[in-house]
Amino acid sequence: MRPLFHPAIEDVRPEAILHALADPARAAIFASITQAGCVQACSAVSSLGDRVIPRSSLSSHFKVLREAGLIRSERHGVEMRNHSRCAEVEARFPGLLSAIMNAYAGAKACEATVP
Amino acid sequence: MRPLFHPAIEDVRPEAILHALADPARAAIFASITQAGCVQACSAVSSLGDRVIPRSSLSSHFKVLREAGLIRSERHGVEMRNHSRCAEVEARFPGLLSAIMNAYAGAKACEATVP
DNA sequence: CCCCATAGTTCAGAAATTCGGAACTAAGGG
DNA sequence: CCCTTAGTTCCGAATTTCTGAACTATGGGG
Repeated sequence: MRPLFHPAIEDVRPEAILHALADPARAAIFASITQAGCVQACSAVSSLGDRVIPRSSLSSHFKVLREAGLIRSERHGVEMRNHSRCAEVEARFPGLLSAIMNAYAGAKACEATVP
Repeated sequence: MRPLFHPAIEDVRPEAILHALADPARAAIFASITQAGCVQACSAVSSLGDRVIPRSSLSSHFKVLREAGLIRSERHGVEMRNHSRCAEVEARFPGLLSAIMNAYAGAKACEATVP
């Protein structure tokens, strides 16, 4: 099992962040990690809404988020702890993450009125 | 040639916008259209930096931007006029587009110092 | 120490996307 | 008409994503 790679904050690319968050599943995972005080086990998000996500897919979603520079993952015993890097990303790209998360929240609220 | 489809602003999805702008080429095209007073022919962006973009790829890039709700395209004689829908998108997802464009601008400025 | 359970990763083939060249359509001259 | 310009469509190749199955790693009994 190769060690986890985390890009330095100055190596983080906007296109990688956009690509990572362009998938609603990954955006939801990231939102969950960020809101839940920065720690969330991988298995804690095994399902998302009504959709069940296979473990291999979940693993690659976390990998995409990690390599985009959005989260930091560390093995802690048998489980993984994921921390949001939102403060770092905010410093490098001001307003980006909050605008994206607000956009998703807004769209969700909007479609909830007309299901 | 089927007529061009433009989503209503309330049907615009955040994931579509992020996906569209996650490609640096499309982001550059969108920035160009937005900055150039909202009108830009398709062929005006036939190359981007040092990279030459084939016309079929350019056409599909415009299609992605159009269907994401980022631009409005209308045939005008032999050429196409593309208008940025940034005002509409800004109203629906406040701060999103400016944060994204700033992120790209910031990353570009940063890498220009160490080429 | 060995075995089991849990948590996650890796691999490989299938499915879906994207890329790009060639042929095509549309509009405006001459 | 025919030519040129501007862009679209088609389709096969290349790339990426998805996911089930097998694998690795860690901790806890017995």
